[in-house]
Amino acid sequence: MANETVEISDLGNLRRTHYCGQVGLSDVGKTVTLLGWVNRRRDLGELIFIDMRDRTGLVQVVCNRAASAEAFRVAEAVRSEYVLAVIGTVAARAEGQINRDMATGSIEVVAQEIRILNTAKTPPIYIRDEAEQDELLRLKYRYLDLRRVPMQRNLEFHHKTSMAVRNYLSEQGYWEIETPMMTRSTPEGARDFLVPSRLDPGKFYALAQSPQLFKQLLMVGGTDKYFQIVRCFRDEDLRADRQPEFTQIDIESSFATEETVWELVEGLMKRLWKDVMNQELETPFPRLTYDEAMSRFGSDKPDTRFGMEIQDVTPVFKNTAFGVFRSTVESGGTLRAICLPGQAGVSRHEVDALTVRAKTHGAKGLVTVAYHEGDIKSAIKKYLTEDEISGLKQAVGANDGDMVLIVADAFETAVTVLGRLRLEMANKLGLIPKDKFNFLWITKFPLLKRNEETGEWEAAHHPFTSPMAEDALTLLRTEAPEALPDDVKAHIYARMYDLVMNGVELASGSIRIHRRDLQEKVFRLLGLSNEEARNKFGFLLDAFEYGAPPHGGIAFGLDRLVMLMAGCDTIRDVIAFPKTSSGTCPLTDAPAPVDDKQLADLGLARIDRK
RNA sequence: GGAGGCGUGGUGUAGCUGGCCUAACAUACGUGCCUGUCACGCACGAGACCGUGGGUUCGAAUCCCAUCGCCUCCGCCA
Repeated sequence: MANETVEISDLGNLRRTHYCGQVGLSDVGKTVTLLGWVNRRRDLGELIFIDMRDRTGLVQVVCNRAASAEAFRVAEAVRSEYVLAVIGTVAARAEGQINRDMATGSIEVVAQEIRILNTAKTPPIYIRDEAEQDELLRLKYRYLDLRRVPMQRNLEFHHKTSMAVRNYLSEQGYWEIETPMMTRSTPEGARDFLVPSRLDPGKFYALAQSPQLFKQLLMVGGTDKYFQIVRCFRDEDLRADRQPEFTQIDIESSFATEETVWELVEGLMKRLWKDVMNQELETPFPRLTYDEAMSRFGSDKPDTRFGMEIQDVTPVFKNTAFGVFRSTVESGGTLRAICLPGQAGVSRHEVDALTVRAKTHGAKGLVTVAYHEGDIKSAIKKYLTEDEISGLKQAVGANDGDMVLIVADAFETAVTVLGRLRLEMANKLGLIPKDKFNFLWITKFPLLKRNEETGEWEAAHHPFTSPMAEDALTLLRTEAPEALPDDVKAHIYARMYDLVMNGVELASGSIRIHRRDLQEKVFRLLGLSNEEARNKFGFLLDAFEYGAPPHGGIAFGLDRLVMLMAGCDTIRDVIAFPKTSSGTCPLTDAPAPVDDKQLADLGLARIDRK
């Protein structure tokens, strides 16, 4: 409880001479002025210690009557989290009094004068402990949470990363240029946050999901090399690593090729790791095509910190007596497997649990084969020949004591199910080294992917991604791209690339389309008629007719990058004021209702949804 | 939209196979004592209608139903 009788002083013209964490042995004898918070107070009666904190750390202040009776009197009233100005002299601590766990533990500040600049109620969260706190409370009292050491560290990390990005890209000739946050809603992509127009009631701006179109127009505008650290907005459900507003490092360059973008980004990562993490990164990063990533890892963002790769075991079972395997292959499916090291001994119960996991991921079932003391344990043992048993063992590189998981299904399902089990099991078995940063490029994505719900073909990345050169030629020659058969559409590849680290998509980019004719063909491929395309993207198509240079770029999720660098489990820990997973802000209570007057000004009326 | 986990003094937890709970422990907080502490120590004290609503029961923190909030995952996120 704040003590109402405590006398609060003015800062006056006091200036800080030192930050708490930066007072050292070289300052002994000096008079210093410290400004900060009370981390902890230890009252020994006629001797009071105050650990004072600012964003640099802690320093011990000693108060006794001999040094200053007045300062001692004030120190008796001081409590945790009070804001203080302390004027004192730096003294070296006697040998037995040195605290080696404290950065400033070899000195202390003897208080000559203490001013209480403000009092504080007992905080609802522990500020000085690093222990986990209830996150809802942390968000409600974010201004207190931010005083904690880990949060200060994360914010500093975020700042240093932004600065390194700006310095590096500026040195490489990139200009930071701002683009509108309020723009027009575009049909593709995520749900938009809408902003009603007061001057033109009934019409809406959309908060930009990314500066994609504007940065392409900047290229047409001759700015050549552009970047921006920019807030983006997407109205979709949240996750530990997803917020409705988040920050991108957006980069675009004229006359870019894949190689020039990759080189730039590798240099950027090298710089970040050096400046922020103080580590050397090996470049260039490994590259993997999308198809290869899918078949080896069952994911377009593989975690390569550990093995357990997916193997094709279809050949092993080409003459199988097991009906499910046989019918799967006959209907065009495939048999894929991963090997769980040392898991042959797991219980029946755990095998059942694995099967349940496989089914929730979309598999029809899961076959396990445990290699145990020269024999095998498997529900399909009676169907297996000696050749199949040893062939499987060899194909997946299993040893005695290992357990093999097999999924029989269409390629896509088989590999994604195993890809997920691979991650889950590696996590569970502790096979993922936590100190590694494994970067890799995923390249040559399909241009289109089928929407499972509507059955329609959509852009895998966005509609402005250039197809590979040969596919572009084919498209330009095709009168009606929308009428191409599905198997042709599925095999059009894009000049697109993702930067992946430790199983997380860090950045995504592409070489863009810069010709009106090709862009129109791709729009039609996506089911947009020429008229619809003109209606929605006419300004872009027009721009392409006035000498648009070839161009391409990439965009990073900055918060996600900082999260990984700082070793955090959630993006919320590196954002000063994040939202909860239901999109609310417990601190400000946003979103909140508005007055009818405000709605009327905007030409809006409330309707009940139930 | 779906699945799972959690919700008990300021905070973190225990209790949750119903009665011993008039709710325990730690910490924080308040008061007092203490001149070398640094997670200071010691003593005393205040502080919770157990997320909310309903039900079962002689009796509910505990069992059931509903609901709200937070977290994680799936869907979704060009």
